[in-house]
Parts: sequence; structure tokens; C-alpha cells
Amino acid sequence: MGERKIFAGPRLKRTRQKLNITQAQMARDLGISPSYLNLVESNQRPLTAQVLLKLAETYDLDLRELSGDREERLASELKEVLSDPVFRTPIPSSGEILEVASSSPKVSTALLHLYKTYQREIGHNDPLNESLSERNRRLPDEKNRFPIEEVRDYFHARHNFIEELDQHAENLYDTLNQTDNLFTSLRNHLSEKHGIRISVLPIHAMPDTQRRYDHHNKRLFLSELLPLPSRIFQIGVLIAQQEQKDVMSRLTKEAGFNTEDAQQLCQIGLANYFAGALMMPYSAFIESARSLRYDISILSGRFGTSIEQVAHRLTTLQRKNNRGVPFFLLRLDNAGNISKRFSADGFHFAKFGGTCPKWRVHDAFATPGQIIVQPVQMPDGTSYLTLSRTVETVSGPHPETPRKLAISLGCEIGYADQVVYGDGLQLDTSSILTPIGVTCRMCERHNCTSRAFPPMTQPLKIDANLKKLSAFEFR
DNA sequence: GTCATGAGTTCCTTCTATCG
DNA sequence: CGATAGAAGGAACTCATGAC
Repeated sequence: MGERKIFAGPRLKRTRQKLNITQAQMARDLGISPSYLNLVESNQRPLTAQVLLKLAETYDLDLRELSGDREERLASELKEVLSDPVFRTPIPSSGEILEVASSSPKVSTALLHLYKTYQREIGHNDPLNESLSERNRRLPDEKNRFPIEEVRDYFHARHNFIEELDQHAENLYDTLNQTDNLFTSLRNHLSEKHGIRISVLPIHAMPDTQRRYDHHNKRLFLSELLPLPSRIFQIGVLIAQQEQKDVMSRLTKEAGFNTEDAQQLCQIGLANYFAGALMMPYSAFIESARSLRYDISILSGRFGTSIEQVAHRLTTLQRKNNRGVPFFLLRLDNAGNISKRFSADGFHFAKFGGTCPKWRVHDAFATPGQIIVQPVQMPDGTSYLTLSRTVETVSGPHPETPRKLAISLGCEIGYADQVVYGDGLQLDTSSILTPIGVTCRMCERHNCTSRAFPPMTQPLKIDANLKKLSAFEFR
């Protein structure tokens, strides 16, 4: 694999402007000449490893701030928009679009806004045009974004990691009067500290809900249908609501959401986050995850959690100076509807549609409980290692059939050597590279053809440079 | 196989011009 | 006058090639 250079000029410039310093000042700090810094900022020179390290050291920068995550997402949206025949020009190349998104993010955003406005007008004037009206509904402008999108972006911007809650959860876990199981410890904690009692009710007493909290009588009712990990999780959520109220309110307030719905959704998301962090305390969990090489089955057994809870937790391991492999997670049903998506490292999910049918997450439904490993590739050439399997859902009384769900956990292929699922990975012509989270319709619109890996006889080799630097823009 | 050589590349500096 | 941009060039390094 040839070495690729990092050109992150516009982003470096924005970082410098954010720090409110001049080129001369930054050049002094980095030990290079102002002119050289200027060349780097104008993408006429690549960012060398030495300068990168100095940047991180001098300004205590998280180097991911220089990564192209935001630009890639913007480029991805731009590509979708520019594929509209209304532009009557050939679709620009991915590289060209990314360059525009990187160097002129505001112009790109303005173009997106203009297109959305145009879509609304078209939809309004042509009520028979169902697809455009549908599209219009899915393209709210910045102020009218769906609450769920606002909240999703909130977590996305934080790499799905909330330090404060994570730390509080870990502290609480350490102070718990540990018994053999976490359920008992947490039940005792709730009872002793908040006077809240827990009752597990039979199905006939609580047929429609799995959890209900009676604020007046201080009682948490859990359905007998809930498996133990879910019961513990629900207690964790209640503890978050009792003990982390101020923190969660402040975080939500700082986020500046447009609607009350978004604020409420965020509160729920934060409480869920706390519960997961309480069940799998950061330090202990990441230590186990590393030593087990992210084997989700063993982690699930070790922490007494569900596979899905483990997978979700793996997307949050981004504590400064103690980061895990940045995973992304999707959960979908057998009809292809995505009901969950999280990413620790800016994986840009498609804005429209479901998933590509060639992605083997769909095969998981045919082999429940089995893990299907598959390397995939995005249209921009980035490769990922994904593992998919079905997850347990709460089953109702007969004849009700439980909802079928599958998750897919993934990370950049450069991390494959740290993950047990990357072992002995052989790529052959039957391993189809597939764009993730992109519908067939979008594939066609983007002229995005699936490709096959060239035949390989050797196990996958991991490029050390790619692993370290793949978060940045290459060319 | 080892060494010398030269072309090409990379990383950086210096100097100067331009702009507000 | 400070900040930024651009041209030119030096030092160090890489790599292909050929002589021994």
C-alpha cells in the first residue's frame, strides 16, 4: 500500500483561527517558518508527522479535530444533492466534492440549503410528485431538523462519548456495596439512597409496557418479560434521572437544541448513556475489551450484559488518553429499517434510505446468533470491518412473534488487527465491497457500483500509517 | 553483495510582494 | 505595519543504476 499524504490545510487554518492566533505565532509554536505554515494551510505542502505531533503537543489538540469527519459528511450530502438531474452536469468526482466541502464548507452548506429550499418549493407546487414531497419531508432545514436528528448530531459531534456522565457512573460503580450481581447492588442503592422500591410484575399486570415508574409511590415496575440485563439497564436509567438530573440538564442546555422534543430526547439519550456506563464502567470495560480483543460474546458474559449493550458501549470508548477502537453501530429490522446508529469516529451514515442489500447484515436473520464478518467499502474508498448478528428482543405472549433485529458493529479496516474478528481475514473475489447505509436507489443515482476485492492469498496486512492517520484527509 | 554517484523528492528557510 | 502569499533555493534523504 502506497503511503498517502495528509493535506488538511483548510482545517488547520480553521483550527488556528479558533485558537485566535496568527500564522506567525503558530509557526513559532510549531518550530517552522510562517511561510511554510502558509503553504501547509493552502494545501501546497502536506502535514508532516512531526508537525502533527507538535500540534497535538503544543495546543493539546485532539488530532481528530483536524480530521475530515465533518467535511466528509458534508461531501456525502453534497454528492447526494449533486446527483439530482436538475443540475444537468456530470456528477463531480468524490475527490472534487470533498475538496469543495473542505475548502468552502460555508458555501457547501449554503448550496445544500438552497437545494432544500428548491425541493420544498417543487414539492409544494407539485402535490402529485410524491417522491419529491417525501424527499422534502426528509430534508428539513437547519432550524426545522427533526429532534432525533438534532440529538443524533449532538452525540455524533462528541464522538458518542460523554466524559462527565461516564466518570460519575464509574464513581458510583466503585462506591456500590457490591454483591454477587449488579441487579441486587443497584436495587439496594435505589432503596437506601432514594427510598425507591422495585417490583417485577407479571405480564397480565403490565401487558403493554416493560417499565413504569410511579413517582408518587416511589416504585419502579419492571415487566417479567424483561431479561436481567434490561432490568439492570432500566434501574441505571432511573438512577441517572435521580442523581444526574443537574448534569444532564446542563448538558442539554449547553447543546442549544431548537425544540423541547429534542431536549427531552437528549435527556433520554444521556440517561441511557449513564446506564450503559454504569453496567460497564469505563476503565474495567476497556481493559477487558482490549485483552479480549473486543470479543463481544465474552464481554457480554463477563459484564452480564446483552450483546447489544456491549456493542453499544464499544461505540463510546473515546476517553482522552485511553481510547478504544472507534466503532460504529447500526441496528435494523428484517425490513431494513434502521432503528439505532452510533459512531465513535465520525462514520458518516447515509441521510436517506436503508441499507445496501449486498451488505451481509441481512444474512444475519437467516443464521440467528451467529456472527457474520465482512469487509466493506464506502464509495469514497474507505474500508471497514463489520460484524453482524441478530440480537435478542423481548418476546411477548404466544402467538405474538418477537420483532427480529440485527446489529452491525464496524470499525475502519486499519484496526482489524486489534479486533478478534479480523484474525485470518482472507479477502477473495467473493467478498463484495459494499457501500453501507445507501439504498439501491441511491447507488444508482450515484452511479456507485459495488466492487470486489482483488484475489489475495495472504492474510490482510494492516498499514501502520493508515491505522494512525486514516482519520485525516488524504490525496 | 557492496559501494559510489547522480537524479529526484521532501522538508524547510529566506526573501520579497501584496493587502488591508 | 502586521499578516499572508508566493518564488526560489538549500539541506537531507531516497532510490535507481552501474562499476567493482
